[in-house]
Amino acid sequence: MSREERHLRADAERNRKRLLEAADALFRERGLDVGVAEIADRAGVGRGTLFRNFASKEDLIAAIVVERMREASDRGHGLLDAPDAGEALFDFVGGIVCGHQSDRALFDAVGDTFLSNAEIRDAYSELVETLGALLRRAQEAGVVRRDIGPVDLLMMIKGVCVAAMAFQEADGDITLRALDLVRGALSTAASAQPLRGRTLTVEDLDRALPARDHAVPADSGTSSEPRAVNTG
Amino acid sequence: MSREERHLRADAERNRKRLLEAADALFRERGLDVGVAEIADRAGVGRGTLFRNFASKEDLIAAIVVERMREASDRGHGLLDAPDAGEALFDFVGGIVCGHQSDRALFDAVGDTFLSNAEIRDAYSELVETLGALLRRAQEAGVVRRDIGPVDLLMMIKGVCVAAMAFQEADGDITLRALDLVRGALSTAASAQPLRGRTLTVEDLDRALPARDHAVPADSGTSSEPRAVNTG
DNA sequence: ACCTGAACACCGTTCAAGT
DNA sequence: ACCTGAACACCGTTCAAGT
Repeated sequence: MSREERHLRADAERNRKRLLEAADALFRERGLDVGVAEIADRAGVGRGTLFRNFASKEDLIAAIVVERMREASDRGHGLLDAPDAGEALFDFVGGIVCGHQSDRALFDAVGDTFLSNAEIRDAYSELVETLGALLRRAQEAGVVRRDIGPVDLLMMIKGVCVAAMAFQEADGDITLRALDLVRGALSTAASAQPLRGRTLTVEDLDRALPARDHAVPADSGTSSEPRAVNTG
Repeated sequence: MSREERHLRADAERNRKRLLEAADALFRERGLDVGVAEIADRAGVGRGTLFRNFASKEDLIAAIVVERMREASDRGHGLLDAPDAGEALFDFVGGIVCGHQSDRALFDAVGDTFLSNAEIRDAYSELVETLGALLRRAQEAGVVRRDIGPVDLLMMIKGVCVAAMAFQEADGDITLRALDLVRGALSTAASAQPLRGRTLTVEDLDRALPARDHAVPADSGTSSEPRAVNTG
């Protein structure tokens, strides 16, 4: 029952991969409102196959978003031994923001609703930890104020992504400017006045957003087989 | 032809008002995905009447968003003669953020797509001007860094709204904390390093987001009467 | 064990008929 | 001049039939 190693038939495996590629390409080009019919067509499979692999269109989107988050975490790990702790942190942050700008799927999906998906939450937790490690290094190097945590920073990053997306047509440099504002907000110089509230932990988020996974209806055991296995 | 004083029949006027009220209430309670059928039912009119007053569901949402923006501008004007320029500015900003949190319609609508609506853009321009006046006062009082403009600030506010909406369930104080971070970012102390790029003006935004109003199809002149007049 | 496409449900929008 | 609700179009999802 390990959720990683359930092996599919060869053609099924290939169909799943094709669906992800097709959806990824179409979402990037035209946003999240491309129809499932077109995605299935581009993948060369029937509509039903899409829903056999992903319980809903939302789950398909989630699978792609999880992939992006994992990639971001990996990049973050690679920056942990960079010589300049401050630059490493802001390189990482800049990369996340740029990724959102070129990928509407990732951008559109980062809303409240999607955090209820269990896999996204796992990937998000991982991202918070990675960012926390980079942040701590920058704080120990004395370039970032010490009274903030990774969730505070993600909060501001998310804001920058939204703003940059809205205004990037008006001025391509707007993202750099927004990042500079964040950088200023994080600087030790800005910490003259203390912040209200406290920094949130991953556990806080888990507690606030109860997983809806175990809430399966009682009759679901009667079906011979689960439909959307969501491996990988 | 003045777009304000086209007078409707008494029952039509009343229906329009009822539709706005019904939509407003339902959007607040359950978000923007409530159906038009339910809105029309609650307003006590047929579905067709909704589309006679508003060309599309999106236009109905836009009408409500415009109302909110106008209200915010009015509040801002009222703060222009407050004794403490810094407090006035941050009161105003805090009010905008809180409004977004209690009104999902307003929140959800503040995306790139909606700025293409002509009325929303007018209201937005007005908001930028009001915020600019409050900002200038705070800058002259020496409490806010001088190298930013109202669009920069709106950019950060929008970010705070998104973040606050996402995390408010985890911690009710998160909004206060986010506002403190913005306050820190705007402080003269944070301006040690200069910002890249330049501050955007309303004209920049207008240029970047071409209005789609005059792009009516050629055959639209044949209809005896425009359908959605969108007065008010 | 998996694939397929016709059929279903849902929702925004239109329009012929009514007053 | 405006209202109405049946009808249409579109899209996510399901399922009986196929291999």
